Amino acid sequence: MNLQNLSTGKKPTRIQREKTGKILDAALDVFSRFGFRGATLDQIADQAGLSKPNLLYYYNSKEDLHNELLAQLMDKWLEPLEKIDPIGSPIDEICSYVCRKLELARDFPRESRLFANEIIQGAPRIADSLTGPLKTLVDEKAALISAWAKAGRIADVDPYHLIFSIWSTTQHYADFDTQIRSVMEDNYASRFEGAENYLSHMFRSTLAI
Amino acid sequence: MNLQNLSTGKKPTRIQREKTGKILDAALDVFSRFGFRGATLDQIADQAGLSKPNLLYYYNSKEDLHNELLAQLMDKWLEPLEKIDPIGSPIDEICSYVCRKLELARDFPRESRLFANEIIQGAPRIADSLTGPLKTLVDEKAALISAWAKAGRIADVDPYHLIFSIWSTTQHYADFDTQIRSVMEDNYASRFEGAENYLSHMFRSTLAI
DNA sequence: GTCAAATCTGACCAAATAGTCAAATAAAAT
DNA sequence: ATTTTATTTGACTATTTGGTCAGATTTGAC
Repeated sequence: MNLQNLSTGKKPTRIQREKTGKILDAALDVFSRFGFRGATLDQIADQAGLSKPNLLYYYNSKEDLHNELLAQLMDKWLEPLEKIDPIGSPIDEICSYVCRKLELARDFPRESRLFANEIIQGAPRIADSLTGPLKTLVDEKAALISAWAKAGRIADVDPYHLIFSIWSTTQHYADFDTQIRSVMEDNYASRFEGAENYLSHMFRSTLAI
Repeated sequence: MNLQNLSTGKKPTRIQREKTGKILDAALDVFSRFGFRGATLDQIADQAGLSKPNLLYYYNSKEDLHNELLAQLMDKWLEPLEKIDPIGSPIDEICSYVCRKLELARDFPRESRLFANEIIQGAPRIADSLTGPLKTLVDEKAALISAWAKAGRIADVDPYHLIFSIWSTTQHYADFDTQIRSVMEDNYASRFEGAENYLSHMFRSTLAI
């Protein structure tokens, strides 16, 4: 964003709050469906109900807009992992983490797909976040899980691959939703209920001593 | 493809075999990295070592080329699931399936990403394959797994969610490779070895009675 | 109501893009 | 060697795309 009043430290106006909200929502929709290069500013502007120059009044470039979305996303995406509590019961903590990730996939599928698109395409715009905050947090929680394993409180599994399996199985319900709808058909409506049951069983079995 | 000799039933020429091979390889590279709309014919032609009009001599349109890749892919992608043998030992059969999928992710990451891109973006070009051959095969194998569960030979898990968890955990190593490299760093080189160990443990635990 | 700041628009530009085509060149068949 | 067929190219078109800009319009503080 590059608005005069903001860059001089003033508060955003009512219109700025309304319009940037609509823009970000439309951008999330379009970027998450087509990826960065496949999305067009015309489409985003259309969906947000503005003209393209008006959109560019709020965000100076396509890349600016995309970066804003990714920046907002990263925090929300790391939060569930942060919440794993060293004090709690290991298996419950990890299963709660699975549930939180599954809720994210259910409630924020567009965000999940935006992230997936970015990673699949080589993460050119969030490489720093991956090697920085993400890696730091994962290393920390992996150490915790290893400690639990060493103390004999959960099975001795590789914590990194455990985390990958949690990420992949939960995000799958957002990112591959189209495929799931095609395959499940009848039971599609209850997919998240079914997923919670299945994943709960799977990770409890995996971690049981 | 729309070449005169082929459409009159003749054999492909040496040049046709060579050039279409190079084109498909380049197209796989570019489509898998940028998605359909993000990929450009110029980039594909460049990478294949031809001029764009020359590329369009072999494939009449961008969509033709993309469809050809998807068509070739679908068979290879379903094969591991087809191989699950009703006669074999249930847990071994399913674990072998996991291994085969993991090998696909390791040996054909571009194909995996092409597929992922297509699904994430709503599968507009393979919707028929999903509701047709894919669903048919999944239904068949899900019934087999249910039968095994009912016979008490594996744990009573939902076969669809089991299959989803196999797809997601294995493909993750191809589709999210960038993220895995960022997070694992030191152990990145042995990621598939580690994945095989971890996933073998996870699915054996999940299915154990 | 006035005025400055904020918001919006239409017309515009340069680059990129999918696709065409007539004509030139290379291969293969005779 | 000739002729037919396959292959390649450069020059081209129409459209889409990200982005600019001067000026018009609206908003909000006073």
